Amino acid sequence: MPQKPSRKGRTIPWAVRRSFLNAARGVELRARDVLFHAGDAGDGCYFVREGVVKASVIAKDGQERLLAVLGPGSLIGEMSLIDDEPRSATISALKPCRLIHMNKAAFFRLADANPQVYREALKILAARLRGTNDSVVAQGTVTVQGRVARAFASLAQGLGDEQKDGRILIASKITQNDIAGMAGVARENASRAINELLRDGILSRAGSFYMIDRPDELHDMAEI
Amino acid sequence: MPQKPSRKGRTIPWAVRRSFLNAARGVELRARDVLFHAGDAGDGCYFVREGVVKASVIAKDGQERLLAVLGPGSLIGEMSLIDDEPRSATISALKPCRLIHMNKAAFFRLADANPQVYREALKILAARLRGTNDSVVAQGTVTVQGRVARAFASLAQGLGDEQKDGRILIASKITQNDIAGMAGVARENASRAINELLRDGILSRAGSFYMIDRPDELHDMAEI
DNA sequence: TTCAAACTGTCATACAAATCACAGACAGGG
DNA sequence: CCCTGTCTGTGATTTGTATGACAGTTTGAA
Repeated sequence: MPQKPSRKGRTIPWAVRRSFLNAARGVELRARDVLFHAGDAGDGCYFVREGVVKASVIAKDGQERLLAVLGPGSLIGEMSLIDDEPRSATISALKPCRLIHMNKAAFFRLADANPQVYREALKILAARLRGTNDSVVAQGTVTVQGRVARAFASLAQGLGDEQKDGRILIASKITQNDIAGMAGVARENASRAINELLRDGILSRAGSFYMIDRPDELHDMAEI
Repeated sequence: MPQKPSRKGRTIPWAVRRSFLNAARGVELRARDVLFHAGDAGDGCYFVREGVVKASVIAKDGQERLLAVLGPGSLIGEMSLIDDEPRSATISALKPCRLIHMNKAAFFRLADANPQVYREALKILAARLRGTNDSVVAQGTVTVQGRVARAFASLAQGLGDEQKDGRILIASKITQNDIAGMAGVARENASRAINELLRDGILSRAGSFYMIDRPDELHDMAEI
């Protein structure tokens, strides 16, 4: 049971989680597999049990914008479930994943029987909305350096692993391209900004993983 | 009853609307009055019956980012109602307004008794989320010209008045500063972009109101 | 182990947009 | 009516970021 509550916005509550386990079927993905593409029809949502996926969209000019990187505990694709519109992003696996799928009918049956589920669903959407609102504001005002900091902050939230000393380890292979895609900047500029962060001691790199050494300063830079 | 359904995302459904009328109290605003500030605590939400309000945030550098302009039929402040977090934006009246206020307890009482309300609330949030997601993507890729076009498109959706000939009248006084704030660009550049649109015949100005003459082209430019 | 492919760091250059600096138009209060 | 404050248009200049072009580095597949 319990399952210690993790950083705000990262995981869905235990009540909803347990319901999923009962009324759903499993899905497995290998690294690089695509769960669905933006524009697909889709009536179900997924819960990430294990692994890491990314949500991205391809702008008409071919550029990939990375919207989020999501680890265990995340809920995916709930919007199409709610409004029957097409998938708004492409979801693909960064590592092998185990997901749980729940279709629309099952979700609403569950929720109607237990309004708590509706409340939790509303909270999840509200949290996402606050996040994207912040993004909109940040993108308009903040510089490349800040946007890159923001990308790291959101990675940390999505799949960071807090150490005993307060530092946060991002234990997934993340490339400069990924960061650039999240920050909405050119890869070369992301490179410069990352080096700046490394030099300032806010960030460090261990192999191909990043470690956030000073989360507070990172947040300050991101102007969140 | 009926009330013809208007442009997608603009109004909330009749079922929810009627419930509001029963379980809520009225609020009046004069032009420029502030309903609440970003950061305020707030447990209730509002429904716009009459008038026009704007939702904005002030970035730490003092710049105002205009998130949306909302007319009759819009729901405001529902996020704090759901998650008890502070208001995420400042709401102020652009014209005299009549609003309806519903507090948290009343909302959940209503919704628990009638799950349809939860479903509609989810739809509203999902629609907002799709909108802000688009914004995030657009801001990363599109040029000033496109962002300004986007601002007009969203104004049209929020308070446009479709004419018989297909053109859309925005019957509120909108300044270049407002547009610049929505597009996230400097006022001077918004000015240039607007003139471009006027020159191309996509937009025209009648007094201090704008008329969108070619909505389709506007949408194309906005890359939505 | 070797080799190709992907990733990273850093140039120099080009360009879009912000900023600065006004002047003219307009509106609304006194 | 005038006169102040807000709104608009437009130039000249500066600045931040994207782009292109590579060389060095890592990774992982054969």
